[in-house]
Amino acid sequence: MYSTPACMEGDNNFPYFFEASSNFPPSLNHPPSILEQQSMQTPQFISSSDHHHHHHHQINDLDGVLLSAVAEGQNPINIHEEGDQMNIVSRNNGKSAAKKKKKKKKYVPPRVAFQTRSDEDILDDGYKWRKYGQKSVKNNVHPRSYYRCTHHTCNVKKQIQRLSKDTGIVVTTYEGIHNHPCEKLMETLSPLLKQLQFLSRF
DNA sequence: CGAGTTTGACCAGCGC
DNA sequence: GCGCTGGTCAAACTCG
Repeated sequence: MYSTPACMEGDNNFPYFFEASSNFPPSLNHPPSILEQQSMQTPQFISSSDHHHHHHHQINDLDGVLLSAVAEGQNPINIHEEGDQMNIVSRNNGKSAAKKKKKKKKYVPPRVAFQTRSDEDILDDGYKWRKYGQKSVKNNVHPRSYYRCTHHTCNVKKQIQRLSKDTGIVVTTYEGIHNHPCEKLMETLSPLLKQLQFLSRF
């Protein structure tokens, strides 16, 4: 089994980091660039040993902007963050030789987590979500909320939770990749596309 | 009525 | 096995 490294103890330490700008995660107020969307869908992996040399740093203190982000990688990891952080336990993509082939690990889609300082728990990322559960977690006064993407064929999930230490910070964890376009994005884009279609007749 | 939320029950994984 | 914990289900409920 994998234990929590000493560097992960204490609050606000994320096991893995990837490049993120101040307008990540995507919201309607801060739409993501294509590059950011790509990094969100296929998060860059940084080995846990690299993490020792990374320090959690606040990117911005303003309301509703990203503070930090974490992407879950290919290696099995085990995080226990005393209720402030989502637990990711033994996520193994089958590459580990140490694992017995007997036990089939069920597929766990990639996860991306980020912290934002916001008064709003649910930040508008353009997708429609249906809440399907709420749990109180250990060592955190704030409950954790579970959402699923409402699109029929899409089973992307996300969890939302506030830090117990810093109530102003919301941790959002996405699990999976949307298999459909963002409706609100299309909504705003369609007039433009129509105009382009019209112009392309000439 | 339809869509989304609330909330306790249920279940699976893990450690002892 | 047993208890704890976190994730999900689903019936009841709310709201437009």
